[in-house]
Amino acid sequence: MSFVLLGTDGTSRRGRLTTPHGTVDTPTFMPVGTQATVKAMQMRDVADTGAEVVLGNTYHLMLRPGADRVARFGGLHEFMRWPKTILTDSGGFQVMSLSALRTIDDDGVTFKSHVDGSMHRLTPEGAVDIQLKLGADIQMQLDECVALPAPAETVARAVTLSLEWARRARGAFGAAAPSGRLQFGIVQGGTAPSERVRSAQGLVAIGFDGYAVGGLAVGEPQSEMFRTLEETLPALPTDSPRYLMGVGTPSDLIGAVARGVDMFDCVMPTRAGRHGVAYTGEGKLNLKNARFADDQTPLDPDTPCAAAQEYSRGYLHHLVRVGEPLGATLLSYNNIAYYQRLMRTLRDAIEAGCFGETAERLRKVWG
RNA sequence: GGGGGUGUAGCUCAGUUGGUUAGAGUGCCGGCCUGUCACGCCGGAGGUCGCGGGUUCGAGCCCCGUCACUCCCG
Repeated sequence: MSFVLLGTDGTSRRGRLTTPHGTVDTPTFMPVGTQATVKAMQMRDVADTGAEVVLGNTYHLMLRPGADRVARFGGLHEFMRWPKTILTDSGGFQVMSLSALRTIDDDGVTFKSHVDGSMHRLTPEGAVDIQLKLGADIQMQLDECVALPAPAETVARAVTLSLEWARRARGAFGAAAPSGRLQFGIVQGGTAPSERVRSAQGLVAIGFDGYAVGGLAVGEPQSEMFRTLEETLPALPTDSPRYLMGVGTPSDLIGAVARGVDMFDCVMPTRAGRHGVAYTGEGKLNLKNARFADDQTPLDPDTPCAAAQEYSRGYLHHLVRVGEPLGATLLSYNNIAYYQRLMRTLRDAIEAGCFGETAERLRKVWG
């Protein structure tokens, strides 16, 4: 069994996921390892934040450098020197959000590369193959994520199509994947409870190693996302990891963990870092603000990383203000470390049986 | 000393044949970022149009004077 549920506190869960490249304590947060700011850091610095798994982006990797070249390097772990677990997205979401020219049919999606304009095709089987070449420990099925709000029939069609693609992806994976590798299905359905349940039940019938909830945090209010989680998660097996894709803010993470989510990924810590924002124990700090110019105190003495402890806020303010790339790198470093610290706090609280009080305390800072 | 050019937001500059509340970029102040290969997006404050006079219903724009900077010639 790759996932062991170690305990629950109400609906929040504590578990351990085993992959070919290590074990992952859940609930966990996955920084985007193939992202520019993170690559400006040493991957061992990412490991020092406590991260046990990073996310790789299939859409970008397939366009450049290309899955075949990565494979020649021995896979993504060797290519980027990250010895721990890697989860790759299928690329479906990026095709929707980044590629202007795309046509979707029952068999897959055709899109135009934003890099050089070349045309590419992604099918459920092709996405499996690419992610196998990348050497992902955990790979995601190709799905169709619709932008919300959307008409009910559009959402329903995306659920039906994503379920069919899930079936095909599962078959292709089963035929080719080395043992130990994992594959997750993705629940769609917008904010319609019936569609979410239909999607979840369909995936469970196929049988995946884990289940993701996709298509949330796409502009709807947080309360609506939480409600959808409350309606969706009970339809998923308790002994499988549940992954909320693309989420979110510290407040989102606390609320989602409270509802039973085990895994997260988000650009928030790195993108915010690039834009001058630091996540700390006292909340979100915009280091661009003039009030930090003469601040000689560290960013956050309680976040265990060099960026948080060894540089003054005044220096970070300076780096951000003059556009020095080191500022983005250090703030991303701090933010990933803070996110890991937050998840560790939540895990410890679940284990100690005091998740409610801990979440309450954290919500005083994060809302 | 003579001739030319330029004076408009903190900075660099637009500003039509004279016509409502004088604009942009940058900087400054603040906000945003949710399955992203970065340096992005949004909002706000900020001007006695060098100064003085004149023409005109009306002047950043035309005329006179003056000051500053700048180039060329002696």
